[in-house]
Amino acid sequence: MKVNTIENTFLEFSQELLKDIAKHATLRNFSAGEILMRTGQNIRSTVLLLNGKIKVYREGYDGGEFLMYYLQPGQACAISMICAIRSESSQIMAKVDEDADLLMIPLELMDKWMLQHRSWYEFVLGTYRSRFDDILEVVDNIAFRGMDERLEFYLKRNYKATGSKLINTSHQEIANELNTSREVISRLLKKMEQLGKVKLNRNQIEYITY
Amino acid sequence: MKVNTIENTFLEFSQELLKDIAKHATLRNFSAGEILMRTGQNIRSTVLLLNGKIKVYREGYDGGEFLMYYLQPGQACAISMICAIRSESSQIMAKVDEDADLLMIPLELMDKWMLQHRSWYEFVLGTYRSRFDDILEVVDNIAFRGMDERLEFYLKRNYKATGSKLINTSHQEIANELNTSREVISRLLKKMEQLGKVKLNRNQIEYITY
DNA sequence: TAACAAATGTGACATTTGTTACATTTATTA
DNA sequence: TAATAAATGTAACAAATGTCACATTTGTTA
Repeated sequence: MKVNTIENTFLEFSQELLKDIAKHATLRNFSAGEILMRTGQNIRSTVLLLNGKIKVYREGYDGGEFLMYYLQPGQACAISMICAIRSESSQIMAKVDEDADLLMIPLELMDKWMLQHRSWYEFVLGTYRSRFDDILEVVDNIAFRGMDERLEFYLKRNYKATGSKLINTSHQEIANELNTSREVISRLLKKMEQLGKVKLNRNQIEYITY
Repeated sequence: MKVNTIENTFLEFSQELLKDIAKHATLRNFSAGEILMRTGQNIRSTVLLLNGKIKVYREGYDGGEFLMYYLQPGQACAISMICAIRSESSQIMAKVDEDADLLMIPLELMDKWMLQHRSWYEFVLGTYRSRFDDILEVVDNIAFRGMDERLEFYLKRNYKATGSKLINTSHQEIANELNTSREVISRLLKKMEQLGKVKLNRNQIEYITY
């Protein structure tokens, strides 16, 4: 399995910034399922993702996990940045979806680097922007679309993110992330299959595009 | 009617920053109904709100105006900031809800001031944080709650924002902002009235709290 | 005031989504 | 391989929301 380094993952970082990161950041490894951030928890460091996948979601009062977005290598958690700077608590949850290597950056540096490193400044603002867009898209989906379209969007997004048309999850898991029930997802997937939009197998959905 | 000044509205700004604003920003007046920002439009300046109220919303493909949040005096549009810095296009709409005085700040300064003025830097990050929270709350509402709860939240939010328990809007307008139909809102309001949660008059809803 | 427009009330019904209850299929493990 | 667990299929029904049609009320203006 490919393992990323800071250099080949955060291409936009300047040499000086990379040195600073090497000097001050801590590299930590987390296993799938571990929770990195919990609603209401105070945040003490910013997180850069080198390897693996992080799921960022909002927890409903019934324990539902409403998916906001996934973080991929080369990305950072915008919330952790904002919260870090102001040392406030998060309003979201972040869970390791695939074993992950994280660079943990103490919050004091986060703030300092904004002034010192142009490329860090750009990166932070770019991150805000991207996550903001992600969430706006989520709002769009749940505000304006029915479950059928949201499901299609979910599959499409997964395809874009992973590059693979095969999605290995159960209907139950998709239902959790869209905050609906398993039966609804099964029902809609069946319809999509009849329309030739997907092929269904146990724990696997093949998304079909032309 | 009270008219705000920069000094008494943006209390956290330093003297130097206030001077810089006075020197470089343009004060412009907009009338209710004018559209400040359009989906896809490029943004050339950051906007600080002195007086009035700005409605920030997402436009659905059917022309629906899904309310994200309102901007009040002393606030700024986070999107315009992020977009300004990177000179990108917005994904949202902003419309003047009540006649507004706006300070327009050219995007070059926006960026420059981040390094020069600590209070500007804090303000910008604080703005990101607040808007992010606003949107997260919106997601919560539409992801986890039914229309009845969302309506109550809408009324409560309005109460908090304006300080008045009287809301002067038609059912139709509320329906637009929650992306549903007028009948649904009328129906739910009627139920709330029977439960003693509101009093209904033409173009006016009195929100009752204890 | 009469006429009109805007806002609200309301019943009937369609559609979507959620729920319940099982049956069936597929993988895993004893 | 038999037993078990996990995943999926599906029907029937409940509940929420959306839609249509039209009546009624309230405010505005000729």
